[in-house]
Amino acid sequence: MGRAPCCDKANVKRGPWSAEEDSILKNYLEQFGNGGNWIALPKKAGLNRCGKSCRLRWLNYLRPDIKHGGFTKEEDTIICNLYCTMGTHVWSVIASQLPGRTDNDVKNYWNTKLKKNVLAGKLSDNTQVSVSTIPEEFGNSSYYLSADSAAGAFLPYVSDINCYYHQNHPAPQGMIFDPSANSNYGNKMTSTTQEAAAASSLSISSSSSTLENNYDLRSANGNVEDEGILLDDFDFEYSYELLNGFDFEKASNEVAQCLGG
DNA sequence: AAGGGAGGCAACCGCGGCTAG
DNA sequence: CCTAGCCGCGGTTGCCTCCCT
Repeated sequence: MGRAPCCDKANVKRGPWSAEEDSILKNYLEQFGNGGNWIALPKKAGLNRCGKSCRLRWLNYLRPDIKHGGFTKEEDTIICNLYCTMGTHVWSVIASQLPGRTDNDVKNYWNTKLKKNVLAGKLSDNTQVSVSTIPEEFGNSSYYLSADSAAGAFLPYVSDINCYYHQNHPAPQGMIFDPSANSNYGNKMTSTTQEAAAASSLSISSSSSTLENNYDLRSANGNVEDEGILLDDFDFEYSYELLNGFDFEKASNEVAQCLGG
């Protein structure tokens, strides 16, 4: 036996909301709230709509704190970060990190714009990414990818496709992995992920453990010399050509597969 | 100027989780 | 414990607008 419908679909209005309906719903909710029952609300408010439709209209459009209009680069960065560390099933968590944005907004924005930009490698106008071998004194055959802070949108993309690192691989000699560093990009990511996970009652998945591979490069006096993601050859499944030339096309294809594209 | 395609976004659908009875 | 009903969510659809040919 299937679930009983929440309303009589044949006898409720569907499709776009009129200004009058918006006004009725907004006025009612501002005055009385939803009373903990969306299903009963339309009848009380005098609307010939499904309760779920009322809820959606309010949450996605009528709420006073909703932010309409284009997304900022900072918002792009947050969406990319969280999407690539937590995946597709947490739009609401991602939206919770963006004041005034709804899960529907974020989802639409990702599906129509951001995802294409990511796949095209067009993440940020001023993204500067370089790959170099780590100086020998820091360890052999390891690669260090650095990016400026404006390239935040790029970093999770990298960590997403390179999710094969050995979690317990020690930092190379001469490098100090400092998980308590305030300015550590990796820590910012970890913190955000933890908060998001806590907000959604999710446990942090194993994929987020790749964040442990974000390193600060520190000199002996403890100053941060650089920060980025350590790419180790131990469990790395991509060729060194990819790293040295950073083959965006190939990487994009990998991500496209990951995204089911 | 007109038609077709693409993009953007609001809205709907249906499922899983939760909870009250 | 079981069931029914509601809520919240992600996936999907369909309409409207804009742009290109």
